[in-house]
Amino acid sequence: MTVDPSTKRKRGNTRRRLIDAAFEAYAENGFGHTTVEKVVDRAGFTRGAFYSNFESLEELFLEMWAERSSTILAEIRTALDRLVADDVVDLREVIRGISAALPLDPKWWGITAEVTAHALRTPGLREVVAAREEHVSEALTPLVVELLARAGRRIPDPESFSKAVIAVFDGTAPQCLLNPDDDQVLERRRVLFEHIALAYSVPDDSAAALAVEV
Amino acid sequence: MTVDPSTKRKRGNTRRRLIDAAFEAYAENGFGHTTVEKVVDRAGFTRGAFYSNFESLEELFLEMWAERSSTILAEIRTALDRLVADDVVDLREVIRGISAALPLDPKWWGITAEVTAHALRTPGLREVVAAREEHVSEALTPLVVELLARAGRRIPDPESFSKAVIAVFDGTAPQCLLNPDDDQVLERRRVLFEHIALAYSVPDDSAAALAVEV
DNA sequence: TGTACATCAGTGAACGCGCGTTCACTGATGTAC
DNA sequence: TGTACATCAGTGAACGCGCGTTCACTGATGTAC
Repeated sequence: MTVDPSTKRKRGNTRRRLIDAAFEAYAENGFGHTTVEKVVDRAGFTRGAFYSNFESLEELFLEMWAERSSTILAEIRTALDRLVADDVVDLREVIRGISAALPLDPKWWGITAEVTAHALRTPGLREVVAAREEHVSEALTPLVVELLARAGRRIPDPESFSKAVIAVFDGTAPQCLLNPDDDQVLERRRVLFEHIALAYSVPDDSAAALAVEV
Repeated sequence: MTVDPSTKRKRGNTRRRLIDAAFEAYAENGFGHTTVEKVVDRAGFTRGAFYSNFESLEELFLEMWAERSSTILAEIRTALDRLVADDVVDLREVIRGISAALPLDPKWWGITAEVTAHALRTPGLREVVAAREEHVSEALTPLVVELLARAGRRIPDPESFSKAVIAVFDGTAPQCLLNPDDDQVLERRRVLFEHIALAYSVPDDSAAALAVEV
């Protein structure tokens, strides 16, 4: 009878390769200068392969963006979970750990900046990107709350704190990436994270004990 | 003899109109989807007019970007100068004033984000954009120091504070712009500015008196 | 002031490349018996 | 297990539009006398 649509040829998962190639192509050429040919060349296909897998470059781009976004969020969660598992309780260490867990990747930053800029002039996309940002914030909130609790700090308004962390992350990223050899910029970023961690939290001696039993 | 090169036709300053049209065209179409035709159409010229004034779209873009950057910096300075002139001394009012002076314009934010992303993959441009960021930071530093001094706060490390303000500004901008109808986001931005103003400054009773005599 | 001439910003047609998109095909994979 | 057939992912050639770029021109502005 008919082939099960979920069956994939052994030759390779073409969508997979196209999505990976799209990430590299978009990182290298930017949102507007990425062409179908640049993507398929990189993936080792001809143009037709693209059209039998995607409707348009926009569709491929959005799929790539959504997937990478999930991957990166998962990596951050893993890094933060490790901090929890390692039972880090020193506040400075916790902040350093959170700061280190947030990736400073110029490729991804560029793609995010461009999709956001694009979303601001594309009504349907704006909500999608805003929802994604919200999702990231919600996913990270309990983890940073937990980490700071272990360092003896209680956060009265976790959502505001989470959004502040993301804002500082987003805002310091271009500073760090534009000055890749400047250690002072990285140091300032760490200090800024420390300041907001203190500003958005209050001492709570019971928090550490509470965190352990959770 | 020859015409003075600085003499401009009365018909209109074509460069001026092209630069203004470029701003709108880039804001509307994005970095990669802006074409010569879209720019000249908007300015009311034909393609040839563009080529007798610019070498390439890149040149026009960079000129527009540099000019707008200067204009916006001048506007921020004017707004902050007004705060100084109005002799605002309440800390919350000062922060509110600084926050309000930093423009939340989706058009300009998009252009800035895209030029930064482009700069990260274009070595020669990266230094230019980094230098521009540095220039903005240096220009704003004395003003925010002065404003906070009048509110009775001394800033031990003005450069770090200035960069933190810019980071918070850059990082909260997408949050605000992606959620244009959400007042809470704006409120959180203001609170974040307050927190870092406090975190980067110390009380200094002599500062107010000092500021008055300056 | 008027006339003849020079300049050159901007015009608009033309050229051609790059790229998006289509589609008849092919050959590898999978199914039927 | 082997053979004949069906499917369809990916090929690669072809088409044509959009756009970058060029350039001979024109007519408005400015200069000389």
